[in-house]
Amino acid sequence: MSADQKFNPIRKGLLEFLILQIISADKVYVADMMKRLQETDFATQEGTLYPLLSKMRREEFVDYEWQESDSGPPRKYYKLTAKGKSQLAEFKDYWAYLNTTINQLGR
Amino acid sequence: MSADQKFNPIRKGLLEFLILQIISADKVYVADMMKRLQETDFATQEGTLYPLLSKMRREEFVDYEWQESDSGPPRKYYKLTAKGKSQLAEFKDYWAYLNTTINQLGR
DNA sequence: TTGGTACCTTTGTATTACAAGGTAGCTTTA
DNA sequence: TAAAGCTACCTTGTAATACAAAGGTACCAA
Repeated sequence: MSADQKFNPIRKGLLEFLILQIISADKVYVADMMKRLQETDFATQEGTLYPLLSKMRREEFVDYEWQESDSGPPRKYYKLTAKGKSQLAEFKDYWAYLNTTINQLGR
Repeated sequence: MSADQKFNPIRKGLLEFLILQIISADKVYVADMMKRLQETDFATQEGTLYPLLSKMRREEFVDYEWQESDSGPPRKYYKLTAKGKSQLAEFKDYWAYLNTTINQLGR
């Protein structure tokens, strides 16, 4: 899919939920997240991710553990908290609701 | 569905496409649009809609015809242009793509 | 002439992503 | 053992832009 600027406003704000979704699937650190996002239309930068993750931690949606690496400095591996899981569930509900709304308006 | 501020950022940018969707279904003027949106989580104000419609007209996604009313001043009834129809089609594709992306990231 | 409907513009706010710059730990190599 | 290079962490400032709120004009009917 093209990195079409046309849909920028829609992408906005969605990133946070994609992060929740990614973390729910795997234990990952920032470089992993970026790699996964790179495969999608949501490729992003460190400077975007770090502040976002800090915010999400302050809000207690995610937590992390330090974990050593074979080659290089230790990494922060993120995981969802209980609150993060229910946030993700809410998001999925809302997403389903959006689908309904869009379909309804089209007739 | 709640008017939950949590999802504000997601709603943002989506409005334009909902408008396209509404216009694609019916010939409507602004008050009609507002009524339809009121049934959803996208209830909005005149002050939001008019500038948006002006922009969409400049971009040639919509056009309008004046039509007299039984009671009151004439109304602008909007319809999609060819360009607007293909814009809506693109949006639907993109939306489908978003669904795919979200599902993919969740495992 | 009053009240209601319909149109439109201007201004301000808030959000968000990115770019750029900065610190520090670990490994490799000279 | 020093230094060079890589990896990983993080912060600050900027620009874009969408939306909402408020204010304003004009037409029509009673």
